[in-house]
Parts: sequence; C-alpha cells; structure tokens
Amino acid sequence: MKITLKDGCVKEFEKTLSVFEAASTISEGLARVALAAKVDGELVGLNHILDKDCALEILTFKDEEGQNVYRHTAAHIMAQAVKNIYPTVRLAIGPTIKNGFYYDFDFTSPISLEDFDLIEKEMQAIIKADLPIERISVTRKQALSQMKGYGESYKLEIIADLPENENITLYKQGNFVDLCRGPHLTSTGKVKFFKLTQLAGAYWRGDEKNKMLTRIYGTAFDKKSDLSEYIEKLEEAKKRDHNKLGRELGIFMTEENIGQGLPLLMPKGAKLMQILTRFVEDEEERRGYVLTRTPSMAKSDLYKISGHWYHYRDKMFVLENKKDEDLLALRPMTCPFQYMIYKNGLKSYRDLPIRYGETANLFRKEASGEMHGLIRIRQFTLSDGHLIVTPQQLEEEFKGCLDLSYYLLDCLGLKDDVTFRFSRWDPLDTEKYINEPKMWDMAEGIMKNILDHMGLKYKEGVGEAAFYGPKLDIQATNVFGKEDTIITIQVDMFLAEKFDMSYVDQNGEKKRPYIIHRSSIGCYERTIAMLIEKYAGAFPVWMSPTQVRVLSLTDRNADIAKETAAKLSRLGIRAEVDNRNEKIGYKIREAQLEKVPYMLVIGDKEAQDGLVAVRSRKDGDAGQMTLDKFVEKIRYEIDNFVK
RNA sequence: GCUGUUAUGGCUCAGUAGGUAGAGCACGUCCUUGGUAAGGACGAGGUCCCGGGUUCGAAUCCCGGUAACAGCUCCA
Repeated sequence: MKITLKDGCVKEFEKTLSVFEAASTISEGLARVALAAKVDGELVGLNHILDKDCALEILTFKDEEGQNVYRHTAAHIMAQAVKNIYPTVRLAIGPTIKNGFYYDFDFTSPISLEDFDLIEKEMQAIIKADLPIERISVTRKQALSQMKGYGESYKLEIIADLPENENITLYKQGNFVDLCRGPHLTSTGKVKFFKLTQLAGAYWRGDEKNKMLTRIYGTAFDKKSDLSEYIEKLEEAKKRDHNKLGRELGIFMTEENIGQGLPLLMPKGAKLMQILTRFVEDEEERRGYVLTRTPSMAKSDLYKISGHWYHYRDKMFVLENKKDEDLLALRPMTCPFQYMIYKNGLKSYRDLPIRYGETANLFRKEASGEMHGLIRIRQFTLSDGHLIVTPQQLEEEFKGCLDLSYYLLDCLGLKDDVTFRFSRWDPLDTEKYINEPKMWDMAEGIMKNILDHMGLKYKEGVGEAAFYGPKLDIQATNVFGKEDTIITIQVDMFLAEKFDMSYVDQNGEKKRPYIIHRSSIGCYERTIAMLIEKYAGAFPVWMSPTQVRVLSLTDRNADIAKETAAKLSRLGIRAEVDNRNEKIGYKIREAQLEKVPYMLVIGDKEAQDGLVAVRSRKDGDAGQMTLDKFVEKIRYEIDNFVK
C-alpha cells in the first residue's frame, strides 16, 4: 500500500494501519501533535484505517482544520459536562466557529454565567478521565431510535433532514453519545486548555419563529500561553470598542429621552463627520459627480413606485396624518429622489453617464435589539449616489465606483481591513426578491463579469442581494469579530423600469438606462465607528478634529500661545489653545488622553527665541523649531494622509 | 422583536438585614507660575433610570416600562 505524504514523499506499507500509526512511522514528534488527517482530501480522525493507496496529510493545531477538530471535541466535552450536571437538558447543535466553538442547549430552567464554574469543573473531570472517543456508524433507523431513547428531539429533527442514503455517525465518549459527522480527537484527554466565554440566546435553526435556545460559547487551545494570549487579545480589542471609546472621547453619546438608535454627535464627532463629508464630496466632484440635495421625506406614492412601500413599510417611519392629507414617510433610501431629478427633462445618450451624489440623511426603523453604537442606528448619513448609464458604460462606471471607494478607504487607512462579497439573490426567497429569474441572471452575469475582469477576490453571498439587484458589498469586521457591510455598489435592472426612466440613443430611440446604486464611503456613522476601532481613537492628523493644541507654560505665555493657535487656524490647521493655570505635565497628560496629534509648548524660552517646543502624541518631545518649520511638517502629514 | 446582563453625583464604580448614600476622577474658589502623562487646600454637586404595588417607611422587595451592553434574528 502506497501512501503519498503532503510533501510528495511516498511511503510503502505491507499491511493496513491507522492514521496515527502512519504518523508515528513518519516521526514520533508528528504523531504527538497530530489531531486529525486528510486522506485524499477527506477529513478523518486519527483512528481512521488506511487500507488503500492514498494521499495523506497530517493535521495539527497549526492547521485550521486541525483546530476545528480539536475545538469540536471540546464542544462535545462541554455538552457532556452540561448533560451530566443538568440531565434534563436537550442538545441542539454544537459547531466550531472562528476562534472557538459553541453548543446550543434547551435547558428546562435557565442557567447563568455563575454556572460556568461548575460546567468548567465538570469538563476538567471529563478531560482528566481521558475517555476514548468512539466513532459509530449506524443506519438511519438505528440513529433515530437511539436519539429517541435519549429524548433528544432536536437530534431527531436533524436526522430527519439528512439525505436518505447518507451514512449516519454517532460519537461516543463514556456515557455521552452525540450525533455528529466528526471527525474527533481520539480521547477527551487530548483537549488541553479551554475556557467558556459567553452565554447568549439563539433561535433553533436560526429562525426567529422557533424556540430560543441557550448558547454557550467557548474556545480551546493546545497551549496554555495561546489561550491566555487569545483572552488577552480579546480584552485589548474591547478597549478599542468604538461604542466605549467613542463615548469616552466625547465623539458621540446617546440619551434615553431622545431614543434608541439615535446617537448625538458631539463637537468632536460632528467635526470628524464634517471633515469626512467634505473630503468625500470634493473627491466625488473631481470624479465627475454632481451634487443633489433632496427631501428627507416623501409621500407614500413615491415608495409605492419603487416597491419599498410593499417590501419594507414596517421598517419605515411613517408620519401620522390627518384625513385628506398625504401620507408622508421619512426616507429609508435616496434612490427615487435622485431618479426624479433625472426624469426632469429629456435625457440624451450624450448626457450619460450622469453621476449623482448626495450626503443623505436616511431613516430606518431597526428593531430595538439590533441597534449597536454607531454601527446600526435609526437615523444615519449615507454617502449615497446613483449613476445613470448606458449599457456600454456600465462596466467602466462600475469600476469607477469601486476605484473611488478603494481610494477613499486607502486614504482612511482601512483598505487592508476589508473583504469583498458578491451578494446574489436567492431564487427560493420569492417574498424578498422580485421574482424575474431572467433579469436576475442577466444582472448577476453582468456583475460577475465585471468582477472577474477586475480580478477582484470575493466570496459569494446567496440571499444577500437587495430586492431589486445584486450587490458588491465591501465588508469590515469590528472588534468583536462581527462583520458588517460598510460600502455597497449595486447594479439595478428593475427600478429604471418602474420609474420609467429613459434616454434617447443615437437613432433617436428611447432606451432604458442601467442604474448603479453606490455608496462611496458608506454610512458616515459606521465609518467613524470603524475608524475609532482602527486607530483606538488616535486618528491620523488629516482627520483629527483637533490637530494641534498650544500649551502655555505660565500665564506670561498666554497671549503668545493664543496668537500661535490663531496663526495656525488662519493657515487652515485645526488648532486650539490651553491657557489654563495648570502645570505643563497636567496639560500634556490631558492632550495625550484626548489623542491630540501635536502639542506645542510655549514657555519663556520659546517666546524669547520665536520658537515652539513640539511634542507628538506618538513620539513625545520633538524639540524646538520655528512655527513655519512645524507647519511644513504637519502639512506634509495632512497632504499625504499619513497614518 | 427574542434570550441574558445591567442602570447609584458629569465619568468610573463602591455601598446599605428596607430607616433617603460614599470614593477617585472631573467641576468651582483660593494658593501656586510650575519645562513634557496627574502640585496643594477648601467647596459645591445625588427623585440611587421612570411609573405603579407591598410597607409606618422603598434607592433597596414585587410588577410594568425606558435605556445601555452581549448574542440571536433582521439589515433596501
């Protein structure tokens, strides 16, 4: 029997042997760290018997799949522990996720975080007992009767959904048996270090109509240091949480009388928004966009044309009205408003492409539990826009949109933190999507072509499209690892039709234009959230609400400090002065905590020599220089978007 | 919307078997004029989230809201 190893080397064996034995013959060291393997690309456990020629790859904790097997076993150990402590609990599912695992339980009475201690102790005991983990292949009937015997109703549902002819496997460790595809480690003692991290609710099968189960999250590592490092990293990441830091730094706040999902941007946050808005609008103008300014509300008639009224009315703020008055609603999007501007007057192919941009206030009645800091809110500011193009222009204009977003992300320093998702419709979801498969195929085909032409790396998201068309979503992840769309570029085949938009072509015929819905930098609030987390509040100089703070050393230097700040302001640098009667160390500490990029200290020495003592928040004391020299230095950073 | 946790001066938090509360920071006044991350003294500041109920008495116990946080679901 020939076994080809991952590195291409071939080993011959006379008899069949287990993966573990094969690993041992390769090296003892490898056998010690082996967790699972891939045989001809198929994931198997170490007890898997090799009985024919094959390609073998041994997986360790260094491999993502190795980690998954390890953590999946940890999940089973947790389920066993929970079942030992609470015998009436019913098991749902327990997969691995990025950096850990979870298991969903149906408890007869609720548990709390305080129960974690008990569960962890029981898990320790199971690990110490080093129970062998046995893989049992059974028929569907056997699986059903066994799970029925255990009263595991959720497992019965899972089995019922498995394909008729598929082999069903159970995994057994001690008194605990779970339905599972596997593979697993060979015994419970192989799991070394673990920790339960979170307790949360989750719907059975992710459907809100189903019962809410209790989900316990945990993670496991093969080295203690890696586990503590991971926990530490989580803690560190949480310190960057925009929702905490943004409030601490005075960027935004919320107030219960104002309402949920309605954050208030405080002076610093508002300044930041203004800086970003100007930056984006100016860049768009350079790229041929024209600005529109359209109302924040409209009659329901408008949303009826677009179809939003029927798809999303319950998510709209509809204004109460008296009889005989028009039914008004706050707008959840800008599209139809800009379409109406397009429709004002006849358009020729010579007019296209038209690129409309607008910094738009939008309103969406998100459900109460969905709000999150500045990331999900009920009133937000979108760098919105629509391009009306001919079919020939579609590809280039789409590229242009992506290029613009990419450029802006680059300037913001977020370019390397995003991923792309091609969001497609789900033909089975006729409720959400306009059910015209031909149009969808066409739109998605066009878009896929464009994406592939550009050589863009993306993943596909079925059922992630807008109801009227496919999207290219630019995704970013927050400090908790949760992914959100920050920017979206969409090809729309339907709305031009619904709004009867047209242009006159070379032959004098009326034609339907394509529409690109796009955001250049996304929703400003969300972008600000990402920036806070990216920079832990220490924004690059060009976007810092305050770029320079001038600190007087004594009252004698107050006037010149004030004058220096004024001079900087006149040069377009955002400067302020701190002339309080405090020691210089105190003023510096405060400026540092507020993450002001530059501090200029002015004492008698500087006043006499006509200099400023520069301190950067990053590198500390930078010595004395003339104000002109400093301006040159900071200008360079501002103009080049230095991070 | 669902599950869980939480709500005490501006902020971060402590506290009370049910008898109306405390620290640090911040703030104000005064002293101090100090050279690169906290100088000192004194002072003011609280409907203990809101509304009901139980009680002689509720910030504390019970019920109902509101808001914040984490997760689920949703996200044009």
